[in-house]
Amino acid sequence: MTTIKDVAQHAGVSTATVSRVLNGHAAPTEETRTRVLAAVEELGYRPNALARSLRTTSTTTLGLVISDLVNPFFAEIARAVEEEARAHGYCVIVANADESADQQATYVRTLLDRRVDGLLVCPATDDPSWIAEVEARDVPLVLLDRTVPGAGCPVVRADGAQALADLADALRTAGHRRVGVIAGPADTSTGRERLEQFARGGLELVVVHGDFRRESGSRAAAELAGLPDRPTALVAMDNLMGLGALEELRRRGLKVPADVGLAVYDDQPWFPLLDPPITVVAQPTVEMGRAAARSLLALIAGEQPADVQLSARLVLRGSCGEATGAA
Amino acid sequence: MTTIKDVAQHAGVSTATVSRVLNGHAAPTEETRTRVLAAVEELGYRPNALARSLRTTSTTTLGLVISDLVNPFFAEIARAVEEEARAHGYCVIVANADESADQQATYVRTLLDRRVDGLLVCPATDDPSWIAEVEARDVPLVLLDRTVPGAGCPVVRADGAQALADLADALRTAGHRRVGVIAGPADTSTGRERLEQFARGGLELVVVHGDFRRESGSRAAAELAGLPDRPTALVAMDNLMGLGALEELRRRGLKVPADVGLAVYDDQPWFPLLDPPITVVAQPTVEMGRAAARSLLALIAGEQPADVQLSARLVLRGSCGEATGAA
DNA sequence: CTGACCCCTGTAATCGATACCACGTGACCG
DNA sequence: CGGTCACGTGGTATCGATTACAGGGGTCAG
Repeated sequence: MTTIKDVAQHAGVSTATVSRVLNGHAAPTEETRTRVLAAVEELGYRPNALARSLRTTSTTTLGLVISDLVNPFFAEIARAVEEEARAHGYCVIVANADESADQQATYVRTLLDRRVDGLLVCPATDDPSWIAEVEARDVPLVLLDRTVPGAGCPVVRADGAQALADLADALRTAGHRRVGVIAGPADTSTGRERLEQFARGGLELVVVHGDFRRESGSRAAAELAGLPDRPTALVAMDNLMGLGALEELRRRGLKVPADVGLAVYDDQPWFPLLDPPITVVAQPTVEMGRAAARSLLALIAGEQPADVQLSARLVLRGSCGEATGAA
Repeated sequence: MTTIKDVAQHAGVSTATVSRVLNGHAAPTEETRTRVLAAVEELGYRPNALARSLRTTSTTTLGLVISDLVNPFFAEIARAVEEEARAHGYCVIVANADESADQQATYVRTLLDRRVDGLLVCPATDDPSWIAEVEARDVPLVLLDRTVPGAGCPVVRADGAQALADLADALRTAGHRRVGVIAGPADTSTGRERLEQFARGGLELVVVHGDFRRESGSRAAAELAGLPDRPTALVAMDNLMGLGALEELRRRGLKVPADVGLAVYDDQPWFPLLDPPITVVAQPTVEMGRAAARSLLALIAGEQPADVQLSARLVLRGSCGEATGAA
């Protein structure tokens, strides 16, 4: 590999001068500048980012720890984060925790070891122990989608309270009284909040907890559908559990909404294509990713970004048996 | 930050000894070993990966350049790559090229600058110019899903020839003679190959090229559906274009398969849930990701892994109007 | 009792960049 | 015409680790 030394030699200057030219520092003569740049060009020199980062203590890299990369919700967030970061000259390392707290902790540590300039985390569980480590190293941190108790850092998330209230209303209007909820894990903030907020709607609920993944949606749907007096509608609190539930209902030959109504938290492009189209609570996914990246960059810049709450909204489509909803 | 120097001081040994203990080198006394480890523990020391990598010229990191992260096909590949890499102690930096050759080149350069130990790329286009850069730096490279002309590195991909032949047969059996193809870009190997292989099926084809993304699927479907003598079936050569096509058909009120048949290359979990369920060519996505990671690790280890071709297979489900297909 | 050898440890060079400090030269001013 | 100042440049320490080499102390054999 060609190093800055080679370039310096080739251009007949010192390494310091090469560095200055490449970083636009001070003001080298126009003549030395072109000579250095010519040498860089000729040798195909590219600075070693590791060495540079070691010296400057900055990597222009953000770490993003995602709960589950195959969940399209998180994939879209990852994409948005990456786009926003790139627009600001930052690179993103995406780590996939697979909804495991252990793996998440491991990744956080790895990313800290690599000296990322900031960390964006969608916490897998409520366990806040890993946060101490991040704070001990003074690395800017922003929580995304989920929060953890006692987190002293900015949080970016969707507020589904209104949408879930609207959903409860819509279900009641459509004649449902007793609703099965396929809830998220009780040890995640989104798992709890969505359930609580929906519970305020005053419907009689039968709650089964899943883990935000497809199989758990199937299992929960099976459990609810097998109940002696089956709920007349199901609400899955995440798109993957919604998918699992749909698969299970299909296996059982239960028709939506004739046999059982269904609504899902978090919209996906294929929900409108089903027959009937699925009623959902749509989250501003892309905006969440962007906002989180912006908050983190602000934090890195020394500012104090406020928490961000973006509203989710109900999209009625027919899978709950609405007389004929709006939107 | 606490450095190796602090640990050495705290334990009353030299930095060399600390390093030896931490890397299992040579054989420090059991006593010094425990003393060093105690100091590490007490200070919460973690080695600086940048400094370590600078010295050892190894980062235990793989770079993965994906064409489009929101395409679930690639998201799943990314996940598989990451899992396999992690199992071998490697970390993965995922970069999203968004189907743009420019962005891909930029990312390849960035990853090389960060001295990844190996590079996994799903090429956005046929343009092979970036490969020279990788070779100049002697970084192991494996191509994934798509290949580029004259690439002198291992390639891992799915072979859909048989599945596409089967699909052509199935379509003919179902009475289709003239089929609209929503093909991938002509400047990608998968775009060309899938089209060629399907063309061998002997059906009369009307081809419109998309870009492997949702909107292009809609546009192409609109174009084909608007034709004076409309093809009796459509084949979308990628799941996102398939989604776009479905949306467009829905908008136009065209029923599948009564008005027009449909098949899609690359299965997704929600395809079976549609009415009718969509006939697809299923790719061994996870295996592709794993195999690619394994090939790259082998290359890094100095071996010469062979190209890998995994077979895709046809899954008949009914959206082509089959009398009643299998599977 | 002494020499050879081995094992453990410390000293210092090194990876490739950046940044502080000092120096030489030319311009400008008194 | 001499002194000051500013500007461009080079030398060198440094970031935090690894590692080659050297040295000190103990063991064992002659």
